[in-house]
Amino acid sequence: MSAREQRQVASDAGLSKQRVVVEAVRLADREGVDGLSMRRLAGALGAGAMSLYHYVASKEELLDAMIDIVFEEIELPPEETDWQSAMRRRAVSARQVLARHPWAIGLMESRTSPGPANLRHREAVTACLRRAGFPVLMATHANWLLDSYVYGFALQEASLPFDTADELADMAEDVFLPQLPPDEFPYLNESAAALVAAGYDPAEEFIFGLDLTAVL
Amino acid sequence: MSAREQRQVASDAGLSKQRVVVEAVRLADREGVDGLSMRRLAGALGAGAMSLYHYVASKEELLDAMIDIVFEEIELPPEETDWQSAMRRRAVSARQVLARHPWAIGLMESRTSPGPANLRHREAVTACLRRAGFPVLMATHANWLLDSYVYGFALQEASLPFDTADELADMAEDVFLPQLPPDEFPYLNESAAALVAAGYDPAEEFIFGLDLTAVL
DNA sequence: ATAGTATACGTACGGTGTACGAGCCAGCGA
DNA sequence: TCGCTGGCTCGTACACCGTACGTATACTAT
Repeated sequence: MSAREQRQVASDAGLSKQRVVVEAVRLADREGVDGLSMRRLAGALGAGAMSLYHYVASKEELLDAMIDIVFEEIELPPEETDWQSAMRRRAVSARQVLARHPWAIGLMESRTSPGPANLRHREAVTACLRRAGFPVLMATHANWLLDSYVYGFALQEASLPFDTADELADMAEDVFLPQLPPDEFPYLNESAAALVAAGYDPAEEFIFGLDLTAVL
Repeated sequence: MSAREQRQVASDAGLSKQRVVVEAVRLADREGVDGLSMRRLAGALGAGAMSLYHYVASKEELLDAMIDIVFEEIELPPEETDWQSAMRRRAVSARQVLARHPWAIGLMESRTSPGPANLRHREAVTACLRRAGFPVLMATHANWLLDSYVYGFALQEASLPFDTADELADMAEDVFLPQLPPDEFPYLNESAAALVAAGYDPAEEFIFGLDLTAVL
């Protein structure tokens, strides 16, 4: 049995850039971006650390490719509907995807050159707006505004220390409120109580803000 | 001359948590968050690496403290004006501060427990909205929406590979356009050209989107 | 003088990204 | 069939990272 066949037993297939990057995304989803090291990634692929460098020039490039995979998962604005619904759909999809890969939003700050999926995405969004009659500069304004909202929302969502309404209730009682003396933070106390009482659903919250964004 | 006095010659003052964190912010501003290591930070302070741990329990805590310093720099909503102007002022200030410390936005994703300045800030904003007559839940909605826009805008701004309109023009010609075949990306080409022609000012762009945010 | 505490740091350990070069092997021209 | 080449894999090594641990010094209170 050759060494290559042994590897295939261990990892189900030969390496490839695709496989490396996909596994990296999976690892980051599971353990966070700090838990993603070349050695651990190689281990997950049943390979030696240095083998990865045949498919990826550096860890930087790997991170870039991971981000581009995330963009690939976001739905493009559908062409068959009016532009408002199209923008909505892709915004909702973007939030879902970014919530699935919370590490991605934190990576974007440091990665300045967009990958191909990112470019395709931007092109599709701009096309949708332009075809709906937006003047060129107005289309870029709308793009900035919508992306700002989506990214910012995802960022806040990622930094929430709870995932469900129940967890929120628990943490509010055990962690937040003890930190918030009512005389110093009366309004935050009030808000926390109201939030716990009303329940909190990020998807709803997202739609609410989206509706208040005047472009749509 | 005592060891302490020698250190003071090298670094102008004894250590303190304040001094450590402030210098860390300065270092991150200058070299990016990846260039911030405990050893380099200690070097900048004229101290040994392990001395820092007397003022900071871990690098994580240092990063938390750095973010809180950033929040400290953001103007609180002024109390003497109407709530719209107050929200605007603090949003504009937040963008400026986050543009000054681009690393901060990328750190927020991973840091889940807000520091004291952050809390004070949120309290002040919520107070402003509540006193203006917002119902409790509406105030948190408005908070989410505005923060989303501000953070998302800052994130996009941080990931721009240029700082001035001139740099934009240069990079568009030398870097972007060659990457964007006009037949594949017609609308992005159009946008790039229009942007270069019109010039680009993030502060203006920010205000434009802020105006379209229906809460205000 | 003595004890205790606050401050500073040297050393060392296990981790990181990755440069370098050696090995393996399929495929191919002779 | 031989030998070579080029793609692929990986072991080793280096510089750097965060930080556990122990120690040295200076200052304060007794």
